[in-house]
Amino acid sequence: MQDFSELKQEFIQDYGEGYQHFGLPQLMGRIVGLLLFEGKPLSLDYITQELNVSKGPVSQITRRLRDHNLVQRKWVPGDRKDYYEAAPDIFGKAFVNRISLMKSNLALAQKYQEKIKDLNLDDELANFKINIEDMYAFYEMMIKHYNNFLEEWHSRK
Amino acid sequence: MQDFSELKQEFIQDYGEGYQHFGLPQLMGRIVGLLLFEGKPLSLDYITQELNVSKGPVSQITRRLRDHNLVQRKWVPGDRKDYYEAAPDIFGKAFVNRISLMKSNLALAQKYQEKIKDLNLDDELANFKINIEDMYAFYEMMIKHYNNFLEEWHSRK
DNA sequence: TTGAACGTTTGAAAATTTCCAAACGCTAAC
DNA sequence: GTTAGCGTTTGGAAATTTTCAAACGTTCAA
Repeated sequence: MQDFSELKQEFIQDYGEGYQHFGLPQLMGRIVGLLLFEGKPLSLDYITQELNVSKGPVSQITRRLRDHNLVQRKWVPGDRKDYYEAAPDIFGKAFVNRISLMKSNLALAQKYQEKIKDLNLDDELANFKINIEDMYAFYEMMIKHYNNFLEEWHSRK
Repeated sequence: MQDFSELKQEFIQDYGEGYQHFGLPQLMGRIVGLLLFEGKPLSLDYITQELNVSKGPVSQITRRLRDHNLVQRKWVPGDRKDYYEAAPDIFGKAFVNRISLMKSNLALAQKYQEKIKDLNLDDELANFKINIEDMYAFYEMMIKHYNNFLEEWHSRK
């Protein structure tokens, strides 16, 4: 059995790498990982020293996380510092963000579907048309299922 | 109404940016976009000149795309060149890749669930335990819905 | 055996992203 | 007002990613 601090470091690192696999900054994942591990509001200074990074990046990334509703500020009475904690239902919130990405893919398909609707369909565009219709159908169905999932998730005990 | 070449360029650009939003190389998206637009096997040289990039990156990225089953080689008799085309059901294939990413998240939750199972649950780890259990439940349910979607997608007319 | 036509690999250049240190602005306490 | 304690912004440094040009290996034709 490993000790507390090792466990924390390992989790933070794993979580950071997980974020990287999604094309997001590793530091973003490490911050979220730290917040999930501690499970209580943390000051910017604490995060800074815990992750061995300077204030600048932490400030910028916590803002980005707040913009995406994954992290929120917590007022601590009698303390001028800002405290941050993981948003309630952070996984659901992250998923909502993903849905909007999918919606922009659907919108892309829709855009080109409309563009070629009026065009003369010679052989060249015929294949493109099929692919775009496929894409549209795919994302439409996908978003439907995403919403199903979200609904079930939010209605769990 | 815009002409054929403009439409192609715009689609390729949009598709490339779409890939970027997912944290993937823009060129990867532009290659996939070109393949979807043309809807027929294209040679490496053709892709190269069409996208204005040199052979190196195109060679590397088509390999990556083949590794992920999004693109496949097509044999053209009497021609020594390699031809590439979008894989059948490319959207479904891409989605399968995403499922395996989600599975690694589930595995992460599972890993830490097991690590802390035997540990003494003082107040510190209590919050972490809740978060990890939440994470596990979330990805478990998510993967179930993802598979539902894939099943419905594959069984569509 | 040579040469030509390919795709791949590789080392370095270019571009982008990440990160830091320091300056800055704001607020609260004195 | 001044000062101290914050978070944010910013210019540039560091690191990473992307891209290119060229060398390389392979295959096929002559």
